[in-house]
Amino acid sequence: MSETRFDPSQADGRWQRAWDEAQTFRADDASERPRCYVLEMFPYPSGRIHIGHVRNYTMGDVIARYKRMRGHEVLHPMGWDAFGMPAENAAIEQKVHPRSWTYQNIANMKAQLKRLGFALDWSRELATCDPAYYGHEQALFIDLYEAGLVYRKESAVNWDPVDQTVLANEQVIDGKGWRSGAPVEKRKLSQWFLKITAFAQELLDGLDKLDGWPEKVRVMQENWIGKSQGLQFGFTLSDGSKLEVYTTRPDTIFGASFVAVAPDHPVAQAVAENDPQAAAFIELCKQGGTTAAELETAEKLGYDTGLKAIHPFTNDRLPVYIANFVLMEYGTGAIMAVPGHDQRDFDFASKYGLPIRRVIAPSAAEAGAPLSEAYTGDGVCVNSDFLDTMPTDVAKREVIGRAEQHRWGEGRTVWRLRDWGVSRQRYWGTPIPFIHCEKCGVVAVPKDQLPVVLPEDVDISQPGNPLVRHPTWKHVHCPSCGGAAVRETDTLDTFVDSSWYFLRFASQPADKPFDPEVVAKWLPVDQYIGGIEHAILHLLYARFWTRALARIGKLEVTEPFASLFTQGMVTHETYSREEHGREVFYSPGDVLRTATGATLKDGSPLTIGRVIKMSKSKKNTVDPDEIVARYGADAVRWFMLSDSPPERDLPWSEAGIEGCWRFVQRLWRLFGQHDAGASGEDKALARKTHQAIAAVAEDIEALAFNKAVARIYELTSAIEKAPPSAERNAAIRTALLLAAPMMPHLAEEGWAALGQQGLVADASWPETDPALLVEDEVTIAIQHKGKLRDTLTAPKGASTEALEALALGSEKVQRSLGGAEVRKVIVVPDRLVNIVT
RNA sequence: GCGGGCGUGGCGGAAUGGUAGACGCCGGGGACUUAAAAUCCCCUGAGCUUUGCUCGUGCCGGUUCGAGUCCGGCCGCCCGCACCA
Repeated sequence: MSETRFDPSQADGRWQRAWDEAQTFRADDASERPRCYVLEMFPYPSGRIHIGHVRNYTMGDVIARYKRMRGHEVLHPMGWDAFGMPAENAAIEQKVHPRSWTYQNIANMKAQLKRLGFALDWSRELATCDPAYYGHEQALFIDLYEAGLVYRKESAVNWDPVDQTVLANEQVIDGKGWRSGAPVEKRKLSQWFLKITAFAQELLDGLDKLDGWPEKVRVMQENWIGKSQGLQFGFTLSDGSKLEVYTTRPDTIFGASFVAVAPDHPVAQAVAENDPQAAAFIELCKQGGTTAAELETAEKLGYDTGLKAIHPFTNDRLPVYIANFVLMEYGTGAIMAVPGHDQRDFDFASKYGLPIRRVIAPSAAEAGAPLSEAYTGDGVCVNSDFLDTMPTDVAKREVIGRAEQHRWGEGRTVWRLRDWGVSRQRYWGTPIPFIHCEKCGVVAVPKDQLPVVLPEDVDISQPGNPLVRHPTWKHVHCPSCGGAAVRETDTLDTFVDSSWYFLRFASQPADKPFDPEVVAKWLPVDQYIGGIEHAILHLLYARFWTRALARIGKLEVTEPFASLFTQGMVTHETYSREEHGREVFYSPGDVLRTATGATLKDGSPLTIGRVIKMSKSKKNTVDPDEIVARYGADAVRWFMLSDSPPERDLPWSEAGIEGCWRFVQRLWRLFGQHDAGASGEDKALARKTHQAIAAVAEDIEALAFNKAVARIYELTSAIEKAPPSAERNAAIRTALLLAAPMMPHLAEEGWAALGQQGLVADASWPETDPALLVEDEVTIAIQHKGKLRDTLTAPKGASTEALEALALGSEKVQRSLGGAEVRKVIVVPDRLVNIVT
C-alpha cells in the first residue's frame, strides 16, 4: 500500500454507495438471528441537522453496527416528525406551502445524514405528514374512541386574538402571544382528549420494571403522574353549606386549626360578591410570579372570610380563609390546615396568630414537645382523642374508616396526571377523523374512507386555521344519516404522531397501521436514545399509547422502550464583545482562537464566554456539513464519541476535531504497515489485542464510548511500538474491526487495502482467546502503612507467602521500615502487599 | 423550598475499597527538513533540601491494614419541578 493519506472526500461517498447498493442495513423481518432494535428519537425536519443530532445518531449507529458484528439482526430506522408549527410559520414568512417546505427540508437533512454514513434501514423511512402514515393514525384514533378512551369536553385554551390561533403554553410569554404580542385570552373550546388517566396506575407500576431507564427519568415520570392517597370529606359551614376538602394526612385531623380555599374556589368567589375586600384579595393573588422558585418563597397570604367550618370530631368552629397557597387544580381546591405538621400551614398560622397544635410525635412521651417548625414525619398520634398512641398509618386508616362509616367522607386517590388534550386548531397536523352532524352528533369517519387527507389548496397568509375557512373541505355528508354535515377542523397534537412511529418502523403494511405479530418480533426497542427534554411528555405519551393499543387488543407489547439513554448536549465557548452598549456574539468561523485569547480576524479582541449549549442566538454553533466536508465523517463521528461520557455535555473544540483527524490518518498508516511476510512471535501484543477486544466490547455495551475510544488509542500505540510479527498483523486487523462501528468508512477502506473479502460492515466481531485475556505476570504494589513504597513483578497466582517474602525483600521497603517491627502483613493476591508496623 | 445529579491536573475525563490522574486536548523540549507542512520521540499534578521525600480527588470528621470510592455533617455548581394538601 502506498503512503498516501486517507481521503474521506472520495472514500466516504464510495462506501456509502456500496452499503446502499448491497442493502447492507436492511432489516429482515424473517431473520432467525437474535434481534436488536436500536432507535434514536426521530428529528423534526427543521431544515438542517445540528451537531446534537450528529452525536445522538452516532451513538445509536455504533450500537447498531456493533450488534450486527455480534450476529444480531438489527433494526435501525430513521424517519421524520414532520407535522408541526414551524412549517406554518415558514409558510407565513416565506410564502411557501408547509408541505413543500417540509419535504424540501427532509431531502436536505436526509442527504446530510447520508454523508455521515449511518447504518440506517432507509427502506423503512417514514414522514408523519404522509397520508400513508397519518391515515393509520386516524384509524387508531377511531379505535381508541370506540373503546371509550377518547372523549370531548370543554376546556380552556390560550387564544391569540390577533393571529386567531391557539397557542401552546410555551408560546405565551408574560401573558402575551409570542408572535403578535397581543394579550392572550383564555377561551373555552370543545376539545378532544385521550384518557391517559385511565392508565395512571399502570404507567406508574410499569416504571418499576423499566430498569434500563435512567433513575432520573423514572422519578420525573413518577412525580408527573403524582399519585396521592388520602381522605376527602365535607366540612359543614356556618351558613349550612358543605365544603369538600382533601387531605393526605387524615391522622392529623385533630390538629386542624383552620380551613383554606383557593382564590378561584366557588366559596371564595361567593364571598367576594358581597365583600369588596375579599374581591381585592383575590385580585392580589392573581398577580405575582408563577415559577416554582417564586412560589416557594412567596409569602403565605390569607383573607378571613368570616365563615366557620365545623370540625367533624370536635365540633370546633374553624375559621375559613381564602389563601394564596391553595391550588384550585389539585384535590378539591380546599384544605384542612394542620400547622403543626405542614410547613405551609405553619407559616400561615404563625402570620395570622392561629393555633399550632402537636398531634404527631416521634413517640408518645414527646407529646408535649414544642414545635419550632412543622413536624412532617411519621410517628404516633398525640393530643388526638381516640387516635392517641396510634402509629401514623394505622391512624390514617382509622379516620378514613370512621368517615366512611358515618358517611361524611371517603378514602380517595388523587392524581396529578390530567387527561391529554390533543386538539390543535392548526392546519399542519393529522386531521381528526370525525364529522359533526346536527342530527347524529359526532360521527367517526368510516374506516374505508380514511385517510382524511389535508387539503393542499389552503390560504396560509391569513391568521386562523385554514381548514375552517376552506371553501369545500369541511362540508361533507354525514356517514350515518347522509345529511349535510361538517368535518372536525382540529388536528392532532404532534405528540400523537411520535407516540407510535416506532411501531410503524417495525412493521408497515399498506392496509393497516402495523402487523402485531411482526411488531412482537422487534419490540420493545432494545436501546432508545434521545434528549432529556423528552423525559416526560413524549416518553409518557408513547408508553400510554402503546398500553392503550395493547388494552384494545391491537398489540401484545406494553412497554415500548426496554432501555433508554439520554445523551448530553454539545456545547461550545461563546465569543462576544460590547458594541454600542450591547453584547454582540461572533461565530467560531469568524474568530481566531489562541491558547490565551480570542480575536476577530482584524485583530480586535473578544471576550471568551462560558461553555454553553450551542444556539443560534449565541452564535456558538458549528455546522455538521462544514466539518464533515473538512475532516470527513469518521473524524466527526470519532469526536462525538471521544472524551466526554455520553450522558454529559460534550464541549466542541477545533483542537479536538484536529486530534481526531490526526488519529484517522494514524490508523490509516497503521493499516499500511500490515506485513504479510512478517515472522517472529509477540505474545505480549497478542495479549493486549485480546484484552482490547474484550474491553471495547464491554465499553460499547455499557455505552461508555469514551472508554472504548481510549482502549483503541492504547491498542494503536502498542501496535506502533511493536516489531513486525504475525501477532502484529493480527493486531492491526483487530484494531480495524474494533474501530469499524465508530469509523466505518476508514474501516472499509482499510479492509479492502488489507485484501479482506466483502464489506467490513458484514464482518464479525473478533473472538477473544480466554487464555490471552489474563496476564502471566502481574505488577504488585508494595505498601508500608498504606503508602506505596515499591512496585514489583510477580508471576500471576503467586502464593501469599511468596508475595510477602518478595515484599520484605525489597530494598525500598526495608528502608521505609527502618527496622520497625512488622505487626501484620496484608496480601491481596495478584495486586498488593501492605505491611503494617 | 423540594427532588435528582455532580465536585479528580491548565481542559475533557479514567480508576470491582487496593499503584490516583488511563486516554485525549493544550503546553514545553527535541528529531527529520534548505524551509514549512506532515510525522516521530521525550517531558508535562504541586512542592522540596531531587539516587529520593512530602503533599494532593470541594471542606470537616468517621469506618478500614488501606478511602476519589463507604458512612455522617457542611460548602459549591448543574438539571428538573408541583406551594400537590
